[in-house]
Amino acid sequence: MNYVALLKEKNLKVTPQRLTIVEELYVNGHMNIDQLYHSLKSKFPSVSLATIYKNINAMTDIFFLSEVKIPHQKSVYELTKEEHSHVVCTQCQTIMDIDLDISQVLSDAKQLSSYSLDESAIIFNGICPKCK
Amino acid sequence: MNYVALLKEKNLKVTPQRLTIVEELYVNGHMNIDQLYHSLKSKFPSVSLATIYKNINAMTDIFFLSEVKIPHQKSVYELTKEEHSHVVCTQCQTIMDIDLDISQVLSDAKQLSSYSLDESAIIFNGICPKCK
DNA sequence: CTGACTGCAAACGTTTTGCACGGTA
DNA sequence: TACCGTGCAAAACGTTTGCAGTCAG
Repeated sequence: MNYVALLKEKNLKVTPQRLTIVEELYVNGHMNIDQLYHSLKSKFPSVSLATIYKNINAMTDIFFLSEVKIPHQKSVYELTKEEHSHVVCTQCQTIMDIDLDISQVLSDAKQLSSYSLDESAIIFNGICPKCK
Repeated sequence: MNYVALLKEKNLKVTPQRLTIVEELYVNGHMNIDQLYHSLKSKFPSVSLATIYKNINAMTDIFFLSEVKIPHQKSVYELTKEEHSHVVCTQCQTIMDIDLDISQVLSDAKQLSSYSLDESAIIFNGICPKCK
């Protein structure tokens, strides 16, 4: 796993707790603070919430992780990757990444607003196939 | 102002504080808790934060207000209207509503995800004309 | 060996709650 | 008059901070 190199590059030490957070997010895609805490707790019974927060903040500060603010729900975190959108199941909370071509809406938005836009946060709510 | 009728319809009494919150949001478009608090404070010096919260929650519960979760910023509230998108200036924090035609991205999203989607939350970050 | 990380406890900021009083309908 | 809403204070949460001990590099 080359996350190790990436962390070292940013002067973050590769501790078991930190590595596990990264692995959990790699496996699960998106997790909130509580889910991460309980996940780590099973591997490191004495882990503290403060450690979760400190790590999330440290890795978010270097843009290694990103926070996703979801309507009507707690924020989740993910490994930073190329810009993408999210769909959220309002029933089971499952979050999925999707790669949308947003060039059209983006240029519409620029024209309508006269803002120069860069970052976009696009989230759809709905029901996933399983919950239907 | 027919907000009065709308509130009564939902069994919410029209108090001066509550009405002022609605008016402030009508005038300013989007405000966070703190901005609302200080706004009301100038009109009702003894207003309490609890009153702001209770009112925001009550009016959000009946979908009269909506919370907008903005990346890297505090949430703001707005009067609920037809679905629309937001652009946010990362410099001066000005938020603007825009009406985007999202039918294309929406159908793309449905196809890519196999979710049945209804609600969308689309926020762009950038720099407004004044700040450029 | 040194600085960064962990875990604990305390501190902090934000939001909610309980209650007595006051105001809307 | 009967509730609902307000304001205050306290409580409950979620997040951050300080510190001593430990670990990665």
